[in-house]
Amino acid sequence: MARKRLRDARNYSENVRNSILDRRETSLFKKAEELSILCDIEVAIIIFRPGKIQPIAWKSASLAQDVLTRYLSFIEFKRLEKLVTHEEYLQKKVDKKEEQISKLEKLNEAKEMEILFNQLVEGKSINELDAREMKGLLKVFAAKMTKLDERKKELNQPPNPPSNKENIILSASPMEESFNNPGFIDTIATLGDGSDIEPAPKEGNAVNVEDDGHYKDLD
Amino acid sequence: MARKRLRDARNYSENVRNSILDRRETSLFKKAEELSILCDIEVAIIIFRPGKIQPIAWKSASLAQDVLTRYLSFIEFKRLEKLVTHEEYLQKKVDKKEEQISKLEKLNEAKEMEILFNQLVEGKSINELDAREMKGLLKVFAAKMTKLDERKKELNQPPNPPSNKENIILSASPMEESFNNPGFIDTIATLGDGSDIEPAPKEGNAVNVEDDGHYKDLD
DNA sequence: ACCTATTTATAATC
DNA sequence: TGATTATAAATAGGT
Repeated sequence: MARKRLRDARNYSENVRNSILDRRETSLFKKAEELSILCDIEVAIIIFRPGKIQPIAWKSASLAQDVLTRYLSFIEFKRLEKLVTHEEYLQKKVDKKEEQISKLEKLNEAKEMEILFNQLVEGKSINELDAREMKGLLKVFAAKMTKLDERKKELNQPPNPPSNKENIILSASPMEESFNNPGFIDTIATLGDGSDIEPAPKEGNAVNVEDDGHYKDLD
Repeated sequence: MARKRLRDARNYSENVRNSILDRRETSLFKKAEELSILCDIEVAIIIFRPGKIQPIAWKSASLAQDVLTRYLSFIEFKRLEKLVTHEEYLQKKVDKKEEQISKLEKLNEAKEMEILFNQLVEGKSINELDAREMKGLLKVFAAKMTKLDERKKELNQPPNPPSNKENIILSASPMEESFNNPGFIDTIATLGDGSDIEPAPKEGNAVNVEDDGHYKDLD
């Protein structure tokens, strides 16, 4: 702007410093006014001089305050918006965790039923089970039967006789008679209360397997 | 600044307008930064562009907010200060009014006593008065006596005999005997309870007139 | 985005 | 203070 690029007012005496400040302040305000008029925008400038309590407000205290109030309320709005966003983020996290827990619980249930199944085929009485365990077992049965059915089909393609481990255990267990009794499945099915999350059985058979009836001629 | 003194950006298309705005904004901020560093002051600039919700805050949202918050709290401080001043102004008004009322009350009291006095000299019995009325009357007596005393002095200067209206009324009233009886004043004086705002009588005479004794030889 | 003529801002000096 | 002046910076208008 002049014979030197810049002049550090901090090195000067109070008076010189103030006169420099005044001049530059004036031109800053002039530029701000040009800007606000020629570009049709709203501008507010606040200046705090060190040591002085009273701030300088451009273009006037009331106009400046108007702009500032709007600005601060905008900031507050943004802050709240961010809070909501963060809240949503946390909720999503919670939802994910709950989903994980749900999956784990189902897994645990399946494991438990697997264990029960093993106990049954090794001699545990059917009378020692409650409704929940019965239902779980039905699922395990269905799954095992589906597997066995597939295995049987596979084995029927080549004329080699089936002799895998599962088959041997199943036929050697005390469960065999119950399993072969057609009334057994129906008995278990009537234990349900109807309000379960599992879909209601499509037919009187009560076992929710995709392909029904095949296990009857399994052996 | 350039080949024309100023350029009105409002006449240009959106793009040109924005580029002009950007350039001038940049230089405004540059000037502000120079100012704040070289003169060691705090500056905040807020710009609202028309149509845009998001304001521009210089030098940063947080720094600007800091300055703005301080500014607004300063304004609030000033507002409160003004309120206090106004409160003081109102209090002064109230004080003035109260003073006026007090004066009027005293005036009323004096009037009342004057009336009482007139009733007395026209035949009202002394026994019908209470302590307050007695005190008030004492003042009226004193004032009247002072006046009469002065009148007498005036009249004694020239040897013409006194014959003004007041004198005639006073001597023609039934109060005459009481007034001339030296024990009367003492009787009234003993009615006071001592907690009155009037100063205690300097002597046993109990009448607070500046010059005492003169009235005894008034007639 | 860059260039240049011109205006504006301002440091130094009186 | 205020005025002057030399020079730096900003910028309008064009490319």
